[in-house]
Formats: sequence, C-alpha cells, structure tokens
Amino acid sequence: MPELPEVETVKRTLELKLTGLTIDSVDIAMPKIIREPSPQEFGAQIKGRKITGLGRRGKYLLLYLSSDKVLIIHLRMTGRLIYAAPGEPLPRHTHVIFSLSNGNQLRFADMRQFGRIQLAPKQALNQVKGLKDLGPEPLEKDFTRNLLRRELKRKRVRLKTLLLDQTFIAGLGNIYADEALHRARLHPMRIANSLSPREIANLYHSIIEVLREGIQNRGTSFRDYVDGDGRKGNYQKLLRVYNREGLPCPHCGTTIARMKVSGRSSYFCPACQRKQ
DNA sequence: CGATTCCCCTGATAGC
DNA sequence: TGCTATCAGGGGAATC
Repeated sequence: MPELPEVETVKRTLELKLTGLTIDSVDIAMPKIIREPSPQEFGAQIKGRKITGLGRRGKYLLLYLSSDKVLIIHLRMTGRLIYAAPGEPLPRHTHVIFSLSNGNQLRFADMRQFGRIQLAPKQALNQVKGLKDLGPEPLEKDFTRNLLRRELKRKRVRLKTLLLDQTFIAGLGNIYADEALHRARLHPMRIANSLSPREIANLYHSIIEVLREGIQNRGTSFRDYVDGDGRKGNYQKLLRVYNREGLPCPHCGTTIARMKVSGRSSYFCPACQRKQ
C-alpha cells in the first residue's frame, strides 16, 4: 500500500526521468480513473504541456506542468506509476498511458481500480478535495511536538484511528501507523488525550523515525508496491509488527497479536504495547 | 459537526 | 480438485 515513504520513493525515481519532458498525448482506457475534468477535457488540457517538476503532499503525487497546471495522482491501494519504453510489455490493469516527448511512456496501472488522477490549476491546489484538508507533513518543520501534543489533547479517539486520519497527519497508512505505535510502545486502542508528555514525545519521534527508515529503504513492498522503475522496496524486511501476527516481537520475543481497530487490522506486541 | 459505517474492486487464501 | 465465501484497505459518501 503506497503510503508516504512509497509515494516519496516513486517521486524520487520519476523526477529525474520526467522533468523537462513534454506530454504528447494521453490514452485513457478506464475513464473513471480520471476524477476531473472529463476524460476528453483532460486529454486536451494536458497535451503539449511540459513536466516542470515533481512534488508530494501526504500520499498524493504531484506533477507540476507548464502553464501552471498540476497533475494530481493518488495510488490508493494497488496503483502503480511506471516509466517504460513503449516496446515493453503492457502489464494487466494498465488504465492510463502518457506518451512522452522522448518516446517513452508513463503508465498508470491499478489492479483494484481505486487510484485516481486529477488535473487542476496550480493556484487551486488547496481547494482540491482530499488535498485541502490534509494535516501537517510529518517530515516537515510544521510538524512539531507541540502541535502533536495540542492536537492529541483535543481528541478522544483511539490512537490508531487518529494516525490513519489524513486530516490529522498526512501520509501515514496502516503499515507505518502500526510500526510507529510499536516503536513508541503505545497500544493502538489508547485514547488520544490520555497520553503523558513522555508518551507524546515517544510517538512524535517514532512517527518521524519509521517514515525516514521507510524512505531510506525505498518503501515497503508488502504486496503490490513498486517504484517508478517497477522495482520493489526493502522495508518489508525490517517491519517489526505489521503483517507479523504469530511471529515474535523483535524487541521482547512475545507473540505479535492482531486486532481490528475501526475496521482496520492492527498488529501490535501485547507486552511492549500495553493497554493500561 | 464529529464519529462511524458502507462501499468501491480484484486477487489471494481459507473453508468445505 | 474445484467451487464459494471472506478478507485486504484508502478515502469519499452516506448516515448516525
């Protein structure tokens, strides 16, 4: 599942290749992937625009285009964005193909068809649904310990639920939320406003740590994720709790458990992460 | 308004 | 062996 570190890795693998190229044409095999504008309009507007740079906000990948347009891409669960030569075999579930001025292609494939692509004017970025309500970027300066403390105090929801809430913090998904909670030794069911200052500090540093490690290891390829070159990440080898039910906790050896928290699987160590 | 539930979708896996 | 049921989950919409 592409979360912040995976989207950041895709961004880094693609920006060297895409920056400076022009999009000659777009082939849309599955119209519903294009959220806005209409597929015809989308194709017309994007044609001939130059890719001036790449960006990321939360789990959204941003392709900045000439004439102040931005291509907004969300991979959701199984989306893939891959740079390839036209001669390379077209994988199943390839829904959108951007033909580039150097003869190569940028391909969007998505088995479960949850991913979305949208085109918006640059100045309207902060009005785009999903983007406009995003919380702070956890690896940027605006995410401070004080901010986390202030926001936690206001909330009576479970920690796991809160970490997955993109309006609270942008970019965490199920994998890195579980890993951050384990590292901070906090139970996923703990209520947000019950944390001590020490626990808040632990959570703060843990969130930043797991995301940085994820990026350093080129993301987690638990199932479908690959980067812009189609290569898998390495962080799945270093996960301590996620998808490790029944296996020993790397810290204490206790068997890792799994429970549902607001509809999502949560993996945790019952010894390291006590409920209290 | 904030919190919760449902739904989209296909492939892997469990169960019979 | 082969079929069906269940699960996985990000985020938007609907509902409480």
